[in-house]
Amino acid sequence: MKGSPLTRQIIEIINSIPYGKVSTYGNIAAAAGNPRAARQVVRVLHTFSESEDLPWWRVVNREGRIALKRGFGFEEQFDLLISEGIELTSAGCANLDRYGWDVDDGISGNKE
DNA sequence: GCCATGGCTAGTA
DNA sequence: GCCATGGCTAGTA
Repeated sequence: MKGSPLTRQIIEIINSIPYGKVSTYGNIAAAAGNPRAARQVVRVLHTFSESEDLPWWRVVNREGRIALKRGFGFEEQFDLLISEGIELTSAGCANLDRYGWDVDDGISGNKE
């Protein structure tokens, strides 16, 4: 295990995204204590996805869309999300009102 | 120097 | 479509 406190915080949050849900770079960053650290989330995904067994595919951009490019992971992420029952548009966009998850949801029950 | 962002603008339809 | 942003890993010595 490696990384600064913020890095480990981000790892912990990503690991707590439930099956069948997605979270966004910005939300994870904010939950980790720095709303502007979205890019750190990107970095963590790059660096620790494998070693920390992160559910990297459950992280999407602010619009609920897969950020990866076609031919560079997009298809894999698409399939993984579909396999968890998440509906996606052909562009790889999920409805955040329905599938979005924030850390708070895990603490104080569900929204909706 | 890197990064899978996010937010805001210009410029077209 | 541009550019300001934030924090730091990987890999070598």
